[in-house]
Amino acid sequence: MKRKVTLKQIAKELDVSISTVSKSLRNSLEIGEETRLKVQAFAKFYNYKPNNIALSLKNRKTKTIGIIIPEIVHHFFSTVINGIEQVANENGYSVIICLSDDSFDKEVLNLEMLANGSIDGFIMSLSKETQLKGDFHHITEVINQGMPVVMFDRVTNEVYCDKVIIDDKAAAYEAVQSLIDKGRRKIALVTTVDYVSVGKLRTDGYTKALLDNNIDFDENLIIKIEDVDNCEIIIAKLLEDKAIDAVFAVNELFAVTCIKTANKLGLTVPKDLAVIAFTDGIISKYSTPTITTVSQSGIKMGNRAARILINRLEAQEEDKEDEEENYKTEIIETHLIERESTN
Amino acid sequence: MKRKVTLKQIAKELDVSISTVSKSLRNSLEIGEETRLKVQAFAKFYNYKPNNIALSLKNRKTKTIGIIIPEIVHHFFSTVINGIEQVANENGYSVIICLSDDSFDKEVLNLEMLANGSIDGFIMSLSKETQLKGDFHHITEVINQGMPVVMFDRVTNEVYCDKVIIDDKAAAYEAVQSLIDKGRRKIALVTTVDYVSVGKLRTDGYTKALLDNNIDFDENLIIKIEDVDNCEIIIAKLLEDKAIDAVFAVNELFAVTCIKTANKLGLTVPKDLAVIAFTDGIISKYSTPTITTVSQSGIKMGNRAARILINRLEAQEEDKEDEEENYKTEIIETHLIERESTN
DNA sequence: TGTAAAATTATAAACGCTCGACAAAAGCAG
DNA sequence: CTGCTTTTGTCGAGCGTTTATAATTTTACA
Repeated sequence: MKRKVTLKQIAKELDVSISTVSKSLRNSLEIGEETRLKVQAFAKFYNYKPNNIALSLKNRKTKTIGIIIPEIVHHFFSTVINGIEQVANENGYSVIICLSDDSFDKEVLNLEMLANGSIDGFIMSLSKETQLKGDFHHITEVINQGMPVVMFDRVTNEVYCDKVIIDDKAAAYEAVQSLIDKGRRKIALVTTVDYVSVGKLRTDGYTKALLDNNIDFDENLIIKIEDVDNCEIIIAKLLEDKAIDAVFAVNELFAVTCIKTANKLGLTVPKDLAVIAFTDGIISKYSTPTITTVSQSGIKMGNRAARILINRLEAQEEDKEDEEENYKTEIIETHLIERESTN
Repeated sequence: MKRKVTLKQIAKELDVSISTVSKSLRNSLEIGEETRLKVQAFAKFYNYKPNNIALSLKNRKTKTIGIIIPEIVHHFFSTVINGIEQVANENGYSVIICLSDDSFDKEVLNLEMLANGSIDGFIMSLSKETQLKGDFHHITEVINQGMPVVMFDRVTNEVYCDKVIIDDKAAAYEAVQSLIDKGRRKIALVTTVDYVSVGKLRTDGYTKALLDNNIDFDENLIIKIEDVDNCEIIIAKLLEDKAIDAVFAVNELFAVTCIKTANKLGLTVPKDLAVIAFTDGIISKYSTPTITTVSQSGIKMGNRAARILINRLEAQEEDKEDEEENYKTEIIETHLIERESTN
């Protein structure tokens, strides 16, 4: 077992100083050609690679991006990671990922752990608990320490930083409008609990679309689901009692559950019931019938978030303490992907 | 903006030496109580937290696990990550994730990048290209440098290290046997190209089950799919020409495509065609009909892999250069989850 | 041949932290 | 008051780099 070789070892072996070795490897002209080549050959032979940790300490930057998300077994979030990783990789950054499991405490812990030098900046999406609590001091704190943070999807406007989101309200509006255009009038909304920011916004879009079309807004047509696994009964109740002709679901799982429940009740999708869902996950494409969705491009979102963060990091580097800030919120465009569940 | 405070700053502020501060914070008895408390109070006030990078450099370990996987937008892999993260977190480790995109070169690059001090050990699953190429020198090299590697799922026995896998052959056997038990005789296999290790093993299990039951093995019933997106034609051909009564698919996507294709051809699942898939992903649970699967618990796999790696890291710590090795390969048990696609 | 200039290499500090070795001060016995 | 032990604190090396500065050697030219 040959352990990794260090500058020091090379120096000793070649009987020169450490700095000579260092400079030779960086091809400094300060070092005579003979020595330079000798050192380079030796280093190559022993497969010398500088130690990242030492470099990080010296340069005071790690070339690593910290990602904190609620969960990873989740099509949208993993897609965003994919998008982040692409851009990060292209720019020589690594990503270190922490999961909050939608817990406030874990989010805080992860944030603190990474903030102590492990990374150069954060990309994060808030945990449910954090959104419920409305406590963001852990985030403002790291920002105050000069660490850039980019939030995506589940954001809050109580924190000043760059953000990447989709226009949830407009997208929901568009989706509902498309249902109305197809002649549906009794449209239910199947959403999450209110404190999740995106859920709230999508509800707003839904409501607005109804009002703009002079359709009575009936609060009973909105159901808020806390736990996907036990929502069939509630959905069944909705379908049976309310004689609705369309469902707008804020995610795939809700949508597919609606379809299944409808089938059980003898309803045909899309004939009796049209269904649109948010999130362009994999289920929509493969369910029967396939589901019309509002696409949120996770890849694009990840790309943008990473781009913004890296730009800020590089800017920081140049004009040191310029501190212009001027945070921006980027909106990723969405579009409706028409599939079988709306005819 | 208050930058993070260091020992040095505290020392200067309090007019004591750096080591006094360091020792005070670690509650060393070498330092008198008065000073100790004073320093601790001051540090607390300024929210001092030791710099991870400096600690890593000093201790020559990072408390970070490197994960290299082919893709992340993939139910199984993200589940494994989840499993790894759980155990890692409980033991004070972070995870840094790199994606190989099934490319050999990216795998090598990622490996080299992380191996230079960024992490203490690897958990990885081979890229398709690596398996095709059969070149594993990049992996043996990091192992030789004393860095523990745990491979999972897509492994190779050309590398000596710990491994966590499922018994793909046995699991496939069991699945096919269950089809046979239900009276199906003409069972097709929808699989990937051969060089993916798990694909090969699952084929072996399929073949063996047929032979053990004296069912003629017909090579034409095996179709190898390279690209999920364009496989419908091939599958349609299989269903039309061969009059099969069951399909064993090596993943969900193949399975759900089979079902959809069958429906289009007027076949009913499970009546006319029984379907079993490998992988307990999310589609199987939500497709119509729901799909019987061979569950591979990604969580468990991740848990085990992390456990093994961490054990090795801690052992390494204790008896330094014991080098006993005795690598083990752990098998994660699978079981059949019966759903609607097999009656 | 002497010496300034140029070329080459070495020294040391710094990044932030830990820890063994050592020093200063204080306490105490003889 | 001397000498020894304790208590309390400081020094300095080291982890692996980079880089400014210092030191040395070569070269070149008067």
